[in-house]
Amino acid sequence: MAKIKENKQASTEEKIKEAARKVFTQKGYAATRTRDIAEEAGLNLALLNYYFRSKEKLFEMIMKEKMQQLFGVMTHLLNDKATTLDQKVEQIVSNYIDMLMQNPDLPLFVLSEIRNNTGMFRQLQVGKLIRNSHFVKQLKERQPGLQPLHFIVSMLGMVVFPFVSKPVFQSLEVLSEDSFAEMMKQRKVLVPKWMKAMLKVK
Amino acid sequence: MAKIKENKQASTEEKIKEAARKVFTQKGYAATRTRDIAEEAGLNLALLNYYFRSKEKLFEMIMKEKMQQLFGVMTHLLNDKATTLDQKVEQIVSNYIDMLMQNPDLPLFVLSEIRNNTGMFRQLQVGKLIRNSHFVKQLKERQPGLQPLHFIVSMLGMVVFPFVSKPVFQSLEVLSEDSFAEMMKQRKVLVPKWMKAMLKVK
DNA sequence: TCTTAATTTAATCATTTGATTAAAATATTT
DNA sequence: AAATATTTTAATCAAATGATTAAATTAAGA
Repeated sequence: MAKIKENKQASTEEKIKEAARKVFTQKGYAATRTRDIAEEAGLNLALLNYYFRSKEKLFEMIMKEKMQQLFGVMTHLLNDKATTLDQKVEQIVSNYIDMLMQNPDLPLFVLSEIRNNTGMFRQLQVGKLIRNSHFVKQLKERQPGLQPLHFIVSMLGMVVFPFVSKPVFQSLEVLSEDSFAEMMKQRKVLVPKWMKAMLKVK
Repeated sequence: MAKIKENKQASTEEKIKEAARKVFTQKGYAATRTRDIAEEAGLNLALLNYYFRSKEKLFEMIMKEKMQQLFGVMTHLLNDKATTLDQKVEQIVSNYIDMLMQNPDLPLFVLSEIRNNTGMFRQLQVGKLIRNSHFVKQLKERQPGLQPLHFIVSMLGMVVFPFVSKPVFQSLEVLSEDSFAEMMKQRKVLVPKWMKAMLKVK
């Protein structure tokens, strides 16, 4: 019996997954053809169904990865007992921007796909994790009058929305690729300052 | 020759358009089947190709409508010489939230579709309109150190991102439908205050 | 009421697309 | 090198899907 060639198998399997990541995140599930993925990977179509049972199975695997990527940035920072609220904000903002600069299609991909499949997130325990987090506790102390969700949505919006809306502003010719990178670099400093100022309001 | 029955024609055509609006904005172009639209409209499939030449033509019509809807809220307010900067922010935020409460799927729809078709916005002269706006002029006076785009992206992010991310937060069970409506009502007041505070930073 | 034009439908086509299969090629073990 | 298992491919299938067509139905005007 021939041993499974771990190297080559991993390489081929990884080629498919990498191609799937690229095509799925760029075009979304419905607009993606399994043939697109095969071509992107430089492989024949049948291989996708040999390695993965179906388009859907392949998609689910990529989706899990991407959701992990999207939430992983934040989850452990939220419960760091050693940092102040302001430090947490700085770290979350900075980490998110770094990660999203490497994965600019990630937010729109996840946000688009979840709209058709709300159940996808159920398994994740991120909701509970957020509600019970040290971060939320600190927020309530600092500004008892403000619902934590308002603050979280605003913070994430300031970080994520630029990536989601980038194609629009580029089409409107008010934003180039270079100036986008520069803008996001500035936002690492600006957003934490702004969030501090917002917490002082009223 | 029978006169065209304006009433019935308009009614049927409008039924198709209304169904197309609903299905396209909910599921996106690629995931939408022309049969879905026909069924939603309570009509036979062939009628879609009788009234509109193709799925794509029908989509383009809806898309133009939706882009108009998305930008129309803002464009005239930007150049109102009679209002202060703070008043403009209040009005834009308030109008956007009202409009989006009626069309919650609108932002994700437009943002998703433009990623595959950047050319779609080229025709719109919104970019120039923004750059030359009274609003931008007022921003530069108030805070010469801050790029107007930073401010605009933040303001729109605070308003639009909640709608885009609503399915995520609902899945995470940190947000119900009712509390979302309440949250957006509060945001009409909060966001302008926050934007004022942000302009004072540094 | 009869004729004519507009409207609607059922049936069908051609293409796309996800998936399978059987054979060929490649690699591994002995 | 021979035998065996794994990997890859070309060819093909069945279902889904956008679109068309020709016939049936409905409405309007004379």
